[in-house]
Amino acid sequence: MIDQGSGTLRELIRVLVRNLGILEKSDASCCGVTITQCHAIVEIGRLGKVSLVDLADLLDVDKSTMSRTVNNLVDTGLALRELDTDNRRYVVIQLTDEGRKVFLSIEKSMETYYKDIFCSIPEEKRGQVLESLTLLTDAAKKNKCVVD
Amino acid sequence: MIDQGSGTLRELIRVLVRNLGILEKSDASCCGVTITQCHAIVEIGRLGKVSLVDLADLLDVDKSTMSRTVNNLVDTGLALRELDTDNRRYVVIQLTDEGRKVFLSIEKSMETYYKDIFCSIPEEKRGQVLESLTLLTDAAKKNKCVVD
DNA sequence: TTTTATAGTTGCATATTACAACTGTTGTAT
DNA sequence: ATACAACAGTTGTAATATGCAACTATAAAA
Repeated sequence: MIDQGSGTLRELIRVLVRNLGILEKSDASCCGVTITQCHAIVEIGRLGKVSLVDLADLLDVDKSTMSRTVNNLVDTGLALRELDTDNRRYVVIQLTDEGRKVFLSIEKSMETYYKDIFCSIPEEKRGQVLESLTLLTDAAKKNKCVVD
Repeated sequence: MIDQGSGTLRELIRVLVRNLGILEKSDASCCGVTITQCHAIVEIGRLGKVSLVDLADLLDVDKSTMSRTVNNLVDTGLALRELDTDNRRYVVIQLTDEGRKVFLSIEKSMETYYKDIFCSIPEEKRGQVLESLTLLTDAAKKNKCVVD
């Protein structure tokens, strides 16, 4: 039955997301930063330099929220905010040395965590799991949740 | 390479969780309730009756937070809070008729959404996707993220 | 019967968030 | 060339969410 399958899908995703949510909390609490800050650090760290609206778009928050989050990072010495000399409407946001340390620490623990997870999956199933996640993501992109 | 596989795994989950996060927002915004309230409604609706700490445990929030969230639901006429006559330390939380309507509306839109997703997955891959999510959840349960 | 454990609420402080109004900068059109 | 529109970013304001600690009340254990 399709119904049964989609119900199972929903439950599996529920449980998975809950687990990952908990992971997210413990992950952020490690380095003395909030979850929001943690996300921002990872994005900035990956990009090197980024503007405020781009960062806001990436994290799917309002630019005002982003502006304040960056404030926090700057105040705690983890990020740098400078005016873009080429286009003075923009700011250039990047990590400080201290911020890069936190970034690398987060990346490292995430890497270890996912490596452990990956190794816990039976070897012959690993390819299938990756393929399935891709299929799922593609399917999710095709369907927007319509609410009335 | 194992490294490459686990890196891919991490990215796939990142994207998937982001998509689902967006879904969650739009889902909650439909019925005039916040995301937190939405989660609470679904849990209460599924259980029928539930105590405050049980609900707090399920949603992984502090009991004080839960208490206030229930307050909101009671104030907006979606939930009922009564003293448990058997054990007067407990409260019995359940949905009102109005709350049940909202619950069913959420359930319905979620059901439709996941059915659509499920149908977007090639038929011969559906079983594999479900199995993979189970494998992934099991693997995630075995590994707690250790932070230093 | 006294002590301990548990369920729940409230005070307090803080974080997160969006919207709207604002400043300043760049690009466009007449 | 100048006026206007579009865009990046900040700040005021308000709502929501959140956890910790202190508190009350109830039940269980000693």
